[in-house]
Amino acid sequence: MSEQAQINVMEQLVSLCKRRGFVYPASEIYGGLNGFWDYGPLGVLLKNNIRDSWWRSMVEVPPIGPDGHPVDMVGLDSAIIQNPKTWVASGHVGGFSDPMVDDRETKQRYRADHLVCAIAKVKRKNGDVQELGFLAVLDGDRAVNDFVKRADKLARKTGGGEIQPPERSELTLFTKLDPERQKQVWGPEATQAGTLTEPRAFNLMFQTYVGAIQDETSKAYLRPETAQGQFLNFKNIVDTTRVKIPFGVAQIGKSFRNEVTPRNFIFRSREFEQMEMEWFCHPDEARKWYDFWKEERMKWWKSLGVRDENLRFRDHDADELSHYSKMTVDIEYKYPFTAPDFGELEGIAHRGCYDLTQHQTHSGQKLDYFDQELQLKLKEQGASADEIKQKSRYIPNVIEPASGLTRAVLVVLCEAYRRDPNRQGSVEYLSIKPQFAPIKCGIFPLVNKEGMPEVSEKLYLDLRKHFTCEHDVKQSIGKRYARMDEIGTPFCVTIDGETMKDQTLTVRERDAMTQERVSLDKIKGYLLERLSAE
RNA sequence: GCGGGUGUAGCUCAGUGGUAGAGCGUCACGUUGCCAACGUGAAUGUCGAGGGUUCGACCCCCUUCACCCGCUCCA
Repeated sequence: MSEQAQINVMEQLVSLCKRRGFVYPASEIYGGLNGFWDYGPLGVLLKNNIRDSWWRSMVEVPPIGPDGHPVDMVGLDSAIIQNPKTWVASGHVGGFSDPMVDDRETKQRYRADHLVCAIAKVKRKNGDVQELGFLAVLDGDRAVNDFVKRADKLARKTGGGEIQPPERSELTLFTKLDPERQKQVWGPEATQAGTLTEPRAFNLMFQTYVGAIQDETSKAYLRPETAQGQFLNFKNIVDTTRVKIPFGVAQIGKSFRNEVTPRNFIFRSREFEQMEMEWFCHPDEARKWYDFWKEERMKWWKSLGVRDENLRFRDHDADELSHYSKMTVDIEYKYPFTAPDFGELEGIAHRGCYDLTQHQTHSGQKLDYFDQELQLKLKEQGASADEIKQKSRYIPNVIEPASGLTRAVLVVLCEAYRRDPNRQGSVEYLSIKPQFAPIKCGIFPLVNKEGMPEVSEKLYLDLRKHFTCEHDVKQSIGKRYARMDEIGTPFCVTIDGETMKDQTLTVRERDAMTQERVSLDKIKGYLLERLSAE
């Protein structure tokens, strides 16, 4: 498909989502709000179906581990607002709440308090000392060296000469300069002066205040990820449940990030829903479990009905790893807006012992784990008392598969969207896997008379107890089929003249539009079976 | 955050400095015999928002917001 056609797919999908009640712009009557979306009547059904599938595959029926037994997994629903120290320990505050400056020319972003400046002075060949301007370099041991190099480069362009190195103490923090001076500074890589913005607070966390008094001491944050909830409750879970290493804690919930540029429909929004699992294991086994979850997670995405060719793994390079991660792989999807490229879908990170260690340090609470099984094993192996004591108590490593529920909704919609101008009835339809379809079955009388609506309503009253159904007696049968196709309803059953004679009805399948006669007393079982098909 | 584009009915989109339009969709009634059938009728818009110019602005100007595209960002 051409790039243009790909873009159109997104436009058509967004339009369908609005028209049929999947996704609306949030607070639309007030002009909307950048980065926020509401899930409509069908959207919330779809989202819940995907959410339930994840929860079931993680918590209720977790996968079989390498030892042939189901892995140990528990669920959690932690608070969105936690003690703000949480985010200091996690590394989300600190580096990211400091003022930043952008270089408009080079597009580089610097921490304002990491830039040091001084006036570059050059002694020309004729002995004159000239000022070249305020130069900024990154602070550090090499700051003076860097400054001289930078000044020298500049001096050459303007006739050369000998740079007069500044004293270390002459280097002034960018943040200490008055705003007028800041405007005259040359950025570390800029080819002209005055391309740096004024320092701006740059923190992707939403802030709020707990309690009625709004001051520094009451400041709190909306969580930028659910994962910290698992770490905060690690001790609670170990103490109050019977889980043993290795085990996982799974959580689904909203997270908030004040993204610089929300973009691409619900792909990057400021309020979103995450599905994260923290797998706690012995450091020696972390790599094994990393590989295990990598495969398991890919299987789950495929179970949503996503085609193989639209999914792939991508290992992170060392230089793009997060501050906490030793190893990360992304599961990527070929979105219509990234195609032919792929875009991020889920990250599986080897976080080492970073998080628990951080929280242990900041909270002063012990967050290590006493491994009784390992202790016994070491004893059997004849290890020394010291070795046993030292080895059987450790801070677990963590493998984290983290995915976006709202992103999963987008993927299922992209994957299901079909447009076929030659199709009879609905040109557009959603080929959603039955398990995830918002409405499972449409129930219609062929015509709204001769006892048919009475029979269809009776059937509806029975079937709706088992799965989501819609009963519709109005308008032509073709129109009712088309409407169901457009929202991805996999089956429609129709009561016709024959039903009145022989108690059979037709079942119409969405994708192939084929029809089959099934007897009225078998229809429930028939549908339940086809709806649960893998 | 920077640059470009768009904004008119639920959706897709025409339109003119002088009282707002189409197709589709929605609803009602009639009709109906398996794929958006047909007939009749109906509802719906502060023309994204705010300000300005003008006798008069959906149209021209300014500001702002939202969406799309390209950079940037995405711990």
